[in-house]
Amino acid sequence: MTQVADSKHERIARRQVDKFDARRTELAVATLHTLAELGYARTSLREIAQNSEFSHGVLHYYFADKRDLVTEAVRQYEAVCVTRYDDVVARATTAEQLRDEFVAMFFDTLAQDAPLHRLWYDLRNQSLFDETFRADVLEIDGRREDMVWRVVSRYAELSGGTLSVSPAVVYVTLDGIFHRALLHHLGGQADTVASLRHELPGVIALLAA
Amino acid sequence: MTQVADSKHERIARRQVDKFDARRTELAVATLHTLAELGYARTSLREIAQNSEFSHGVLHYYFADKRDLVTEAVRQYEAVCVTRYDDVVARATTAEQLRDEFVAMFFDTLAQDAPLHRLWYDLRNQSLFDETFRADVLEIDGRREDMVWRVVSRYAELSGGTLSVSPAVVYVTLDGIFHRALLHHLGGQADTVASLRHELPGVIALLAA
Amino acid sequence: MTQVADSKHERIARRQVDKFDARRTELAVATLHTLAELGYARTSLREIAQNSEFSHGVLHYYFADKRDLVTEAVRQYEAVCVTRYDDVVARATTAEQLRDEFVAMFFDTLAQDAPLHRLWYDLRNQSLFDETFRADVLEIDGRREDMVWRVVSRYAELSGGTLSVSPAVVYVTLDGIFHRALLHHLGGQADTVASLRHELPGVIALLAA
Amino acid sequence: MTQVADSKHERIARRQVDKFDARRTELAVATLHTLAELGYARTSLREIAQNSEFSHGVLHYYFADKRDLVTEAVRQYEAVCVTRYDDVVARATTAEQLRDEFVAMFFDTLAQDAPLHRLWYDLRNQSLFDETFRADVLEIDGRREDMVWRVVSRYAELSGGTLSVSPAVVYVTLDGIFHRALLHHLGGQADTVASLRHELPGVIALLAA
DNA sequence: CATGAATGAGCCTTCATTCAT
DNA sequence: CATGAATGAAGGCTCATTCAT
Repeated sequence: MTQVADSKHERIARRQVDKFDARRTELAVATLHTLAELGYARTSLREIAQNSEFSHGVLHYYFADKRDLVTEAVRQYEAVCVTRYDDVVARATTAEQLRDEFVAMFFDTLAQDAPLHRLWYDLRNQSLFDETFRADVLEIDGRREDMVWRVVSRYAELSGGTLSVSPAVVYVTLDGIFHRALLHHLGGQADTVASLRHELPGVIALLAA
Repeated sequence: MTQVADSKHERIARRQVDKFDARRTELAVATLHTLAELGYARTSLREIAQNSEFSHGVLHYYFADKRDLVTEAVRQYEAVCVTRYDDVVARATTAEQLRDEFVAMFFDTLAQDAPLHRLWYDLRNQSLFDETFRADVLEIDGRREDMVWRVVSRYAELSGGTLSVSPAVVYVTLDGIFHRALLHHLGGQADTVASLRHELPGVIALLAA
Repeated sequence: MTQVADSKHERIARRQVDKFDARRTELAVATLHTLAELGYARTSLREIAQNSEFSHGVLHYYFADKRDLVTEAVRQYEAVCVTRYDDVVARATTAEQLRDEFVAMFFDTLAQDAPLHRLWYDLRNQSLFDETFRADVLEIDGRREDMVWRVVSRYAELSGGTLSVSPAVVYVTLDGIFHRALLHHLGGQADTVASLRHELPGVIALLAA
Repeated sequence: MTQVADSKHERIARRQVDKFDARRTELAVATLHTLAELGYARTSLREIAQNSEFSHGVLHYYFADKRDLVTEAVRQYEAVCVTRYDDVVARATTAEQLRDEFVAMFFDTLAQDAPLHRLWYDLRNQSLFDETFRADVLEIDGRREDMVWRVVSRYAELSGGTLSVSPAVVYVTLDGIFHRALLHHLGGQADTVASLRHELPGVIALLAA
C-alpha cells in the first residue's frame, strides 16, 4: 500500500513539476516581449507583470530573481532562433535558390523581429559584464553558428565551391552584417540596410568560393 | 587702459575655460574607467565619483546630467580608438608586415583594453533601445569602419590584390571577429581566441584577394 | 457557476479597492498633518512617512507622485472645511444666535486648527506661482465662499436686513479677518486677535445692514 | 597723530560701510525680481545670481544666508509698496475723484506688478510657518494698513461719511479683494477681476458710509 | 498557490554653503 | 573683494524583493 501511495505521490509530484515548469515557460514567454521592447536594463518586473495577466508576486514565486527569469526567457528565444533557416536548407535544390531564400528570410526576420533580435544582442552584451548569462549566451551563440554553417556549407555543396574559413568566421561575418543592418534599420536608415542586402549574396559567394 | 583690463579679463576667462574643460576631460576619463568596469546600466554617478578623487556633486557641476557625462566619456574613448592602427598603416612597407602588425595590435588591445572594448559594445547596444547616444555611436562606428578600411585597402595596395567587398562588410567582419574574441577572452576561453588569431590573416587575405 | 465565481472575484476586487482607497485616505490625512506643521515647501515625502507608521515607499505605492499625494490631502481638508458652519446655520433661530455662534466657531477653529488653516493659505498661495493645485484651490475657495454666503445671507434673512455686497466681497472680508487673526495668533499677539473678535459682529451687521 | 589716523580710518570705515550697504541694497533689488518670478521656495541663490551680473559667491559675502538676503529684498519691496496711494490722497479734491483714482491705481498695479504682489503674499505666508520674516512682515502689513487707512479716512472726510470699522477691517477687506483679484488675474479669469473692479467703489462707500 | 502591500536600498538631481585662489 | 570650484545633505522617485493573507 505504501508503495502504491508512494507512486501516487510521485505521479502527483511529477504532474506538479510539469505544471510548475509549464507555468515557468508561460511566464518566460510573456517576459520576452516586454524585454524585447525595453531592453534588459530598462525592464522592471512590475512592467513585465503588467504586460502579462499575472501579478508581479507570481514572478518571484516561479523565479528566484530577475536573472533567473531573464535566463529562462533567453532560453525561449533560443527555441525560436537557432533553427530559423533549416527549412530553407532542406528544400533548396540549387545554390541560387538557397542563397536567395536565405537572404530573403535574413532581412525578413530583421524587420519582423527587430525587437527580439536587439534583445538577443543586449543579453549577449550583458554577458560581457555579468557571468550569469554567459554560459547560456555562449551556448546559443554556438547554435547560431551551427545554423549559419548549415546554410553556407550546403550552399558550397550545391555550388561546388569550398569553404576557406572556419564556421566561426562565417558566423561573425553574417552576424556582423545582421547586427549592422539592425542598427541602421532601427535608426531609420533604410538605404544602408538595402546596401547590405544587395551585398549579402556576394559575401556568401566569397566565403564559399 | 580699458583695453588692457579687458584683455586681462579675457586672459583670465580663457584660462578658466581651459581649466573647466580640463577638469571635464579628467572626469570623463575617470568615468570611462568605471563605466568600462561595470557597464552602462550598472554604473551610478556616485560610483563614478567614488572612483575619482571628487564628490558626486562635482559631476553635476561639470556635466548637465548623466547623459552629458557619458557622452563626453564616449568621446574620450573615440579619441583613442578610431586611429589605433594608423601608425601601423603608415610604417608598413610590405603587405605581410602590415598584416602581422595589425593582427598583433588587434589581439594586443583586445587583451589590454578588454573592459574598454566591452563598454563600447555596451553603448553601441544601448543605442538599439535608446536614441540618446545613437548619433555619437553611429559616428564612431563610421570612424572605426574608416580606420579598418585604411588598413585593409593599404594591404590590398601592398599585396597587389583587390577588394571585392564594401568597407561596411570589411568592418563588420573584422569587428565581428573582435567581438567574438572579446567574448571568449572574457569567458576565459583562450583557445577560441587563439583560433581566431590564427585565422585572421587568412580572412584579411580573402577580403583583399 | 462562472457567475458565482465572477461575483466572488468582484466582491474581492471591490473589497480591495475599498482597502486601497481607505489606505490612500489614511495616508492623505497623515500627510495633511505634517504638511500643516511644516508648510508645503518644507515637507518632504520622507518626513511625511516618518510621521506615519509607514515607509516612504508606501507613499509612492499609493500615490503617483508628490503632487498626487498633496492633492489628495487637500481634498481631505476640503471635506472638513467647507461645511463647518452649516450646522450653525441650520439650528439658528435668531440673527443674534447665528451671529454669536458663528463668531464663536470662527475663533474656535482659528485656535484649534491653526496649523491646518495656515496650510490652506500656503497652498492657495502656491497656486499663484504654480498651476498644479490651482484648479483644486479655486474650487475649494468657491466652496468656502458659498459656505460663508450661507451664513451671512441667513443672517440677513433672520435680521430682516439686505446684503448690499456680492458673495465674493463677503468672503474676502471675512476670510481676510480670519487670515489676519491667524497671522497674529501665530505671532502670539492675542490682543489683536481679541480686537478682531470684538469687531466681527459689527462687520457682519454692516455687510447685512 | 594717532587721532588723525583713527579719524581717517573711521572715515574709510564709514565709507566702506556705506559701500557695503549700497551693494547689499543693489543685490537685494536684483533678488527681488527673480524672487517675484519664481516665489520664495522655488528660487535658488544660483538662479538669483544668474539673473544678476554677480556671481553667487558674492551673495554669501554680503548676506549671511538665504534668509538674510530675502529679508533685505522684502525691505526693498516695502519701500515701494507702502506709499503707493499717497499722491492720490494728496491731490484728491473730491471723494469721487479720490475713489476713482484709487480704484484705477489699485487695478493698475494689480496687473502691472502682479509678480511682485504675489511675492509679497508668498512671504507673508512664509511667516505663518517661519518666524524669520514675521517681524518684517508684520511691520510692512501695518504700514500697508496705514496706507489704506489714509485713503479711506480721507475719502470719508471728503464725502462727509464716517468710518464704522477699524483700520484693520478696512485693510483686510481691501487687501482681500486685491488678493482675490490677483488670484483670478493670474488664473486668466478676467471677468472675475472685472466684477471686483466694478464692485470696489461700492465697498469703499459702504465702509465709509 | 497567488496576490499585492510594504520595505528600503539606491538612483539622479538640486542647492545652500564653504573656501582656496 | 569677488569668484567659482567643491561639498554633502536632502529630495523625489524606481524597483527588486519579502511576506502576510
